[in-house]
Amino acid sequence: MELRHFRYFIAVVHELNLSRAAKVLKTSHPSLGQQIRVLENDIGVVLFVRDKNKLELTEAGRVLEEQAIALLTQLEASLKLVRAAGRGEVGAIRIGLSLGRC
Amino acid sequence: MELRHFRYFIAVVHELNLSRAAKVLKTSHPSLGQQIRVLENDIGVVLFVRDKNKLELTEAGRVLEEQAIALLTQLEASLKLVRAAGRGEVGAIRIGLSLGRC
DNA sequence: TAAAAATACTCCATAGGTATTTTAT
DNA sequence: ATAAAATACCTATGGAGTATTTTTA
Repeated sequence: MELRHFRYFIAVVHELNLSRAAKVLKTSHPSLGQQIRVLENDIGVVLFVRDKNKLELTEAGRVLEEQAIALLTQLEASLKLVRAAGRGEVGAIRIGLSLGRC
Repeated sequence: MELRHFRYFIAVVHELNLSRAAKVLKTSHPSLGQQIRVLENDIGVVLFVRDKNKLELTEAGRVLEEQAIALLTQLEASLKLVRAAGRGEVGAIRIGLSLGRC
């Protein structure tokens, strides 16, 4: 299970349409569909009901949606922190100084 | 950037030794070293000081360590939630009932 | 020397693409 | 007729392995 699967999953949830989501992600719909199935197998849960060329989120899918969004949001915040540390902005103390007279 | 990179990074931090970490992860040390560099490039930050065949965490590395652990911990919790939903344990309401008379 | 990282390749698993068919609107 | 997913098959990128060299304790 990789971040790619969550990114793909979120795009599919937003479009509820493999072809459109694939276009947004700049990939192909067969590849995207395969990765969604890989995700379902890895978690061991059905995320979409596939019926009449339509995708519908399952309850598990709805839970994953909010969790995946939270996870990727958390990731972005983490990267900001790490990059700030990389620039020498080490936590609250030095950030505090930079707002003051230093 | 994928979850693999964070899993690898944490193992390297714990061992501070590519060869041992590679053994723990059941991979090779050249592959592991390469993936750590990929991670550094993706984030745009130096995570380790490489000097005299020794690895030392940078400050950014220390921040990433705690963030990566938090992220993977959060991921595990998320998967539990999703799997519970997949089994029909839909949130607090039904869990509440299952503890009661239902 | 032993133990580690770096370097230089080679290999191959699988993510991703193309083409076509099937299904539903 | 259109639009979507499913299926089948192919391609190729990059993650991983092997072998060797370099470095350091």
